[in-house]
Amino acid sequence: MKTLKHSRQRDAILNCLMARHDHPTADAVYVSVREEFPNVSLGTVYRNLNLLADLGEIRRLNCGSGPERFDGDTRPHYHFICRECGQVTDLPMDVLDRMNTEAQEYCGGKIDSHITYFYGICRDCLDKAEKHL
Amino acid sequence: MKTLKHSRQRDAILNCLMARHDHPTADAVYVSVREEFPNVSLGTVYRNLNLLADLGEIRRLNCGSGPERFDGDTRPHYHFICRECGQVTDLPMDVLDRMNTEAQEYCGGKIDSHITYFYGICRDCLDKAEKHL
DNA sequence: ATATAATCAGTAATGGTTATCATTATTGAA
DNA sequence: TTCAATAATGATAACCATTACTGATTATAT
Repeated sequence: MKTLKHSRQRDAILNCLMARHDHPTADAVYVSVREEFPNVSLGTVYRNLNLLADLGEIRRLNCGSGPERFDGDTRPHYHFICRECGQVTDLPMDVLDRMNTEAQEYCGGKIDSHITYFYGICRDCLDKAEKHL
Repeated sequence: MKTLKHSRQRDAILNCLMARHDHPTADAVYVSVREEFPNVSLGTVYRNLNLLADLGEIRRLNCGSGPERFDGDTRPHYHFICRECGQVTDLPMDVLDRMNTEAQEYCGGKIDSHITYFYGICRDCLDKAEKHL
């Protein structure tokens, strides 16, 4: 079997994701980790992000377009994406687990989870738009 | 201004998407359209899929991983993705528009829509698994 | 018919991600 | 504390989906 070995780079990558809540892309994590490890490789960042996601310590986000994003918060929760600035924020509302059982009625198979992204315009962009009227 | 010109290739691409309900990738559409237009270009397929999506005549799907998929049914509806075989199917259940207003309470901005993907194992894959026990 | 501009096929370029490989770091046992 | 075994790294090449470019073709309005 394959045993996991400790690595300082992986720690830094995980710490980075736990510390920030803006759901960064692999490249943004790369920039961040380079402050501590100036010659970390982008491949290392990708490799560890995938490893951590497979281990269930972080989550992958596919917000509809653009590169993949990552989330250090693995508790089930919803996200809001601003059509204007593209920023991705957490929505502290309860996840509707009963949607799974409801959906299961219609599909014949077994449903264990769902992912929901909400779209619209964030507060900041609304304010900006109002100023320019 | 830019006026839209009729094109037989675009027709074929749209027809392909209206005819099938498996949410094909651009490449799958390409293969399909080649039966009628043997030397259609993949670039033409992409260009028209994007054009049709921007016009609102088809929808883009980002099902979490792998290439983008397209849907000829533009009415709001949910999708189910099988973790085993990857197939994407429609769920004929009502879309919960009130989730938007509920979510809006938590985000400060303005929410106009949401996208939900359900995950699990489809009927076919469940049956196959049962046979191999 | 002709002019104009959208569309095309073919192909090169791009961007995000993964694979390869020689070197380095971590770990458990001698 | 060494040492061997092997996981992880940095650097770079390869990969794949998608987009951009180009000169030829086709649809439409006059």
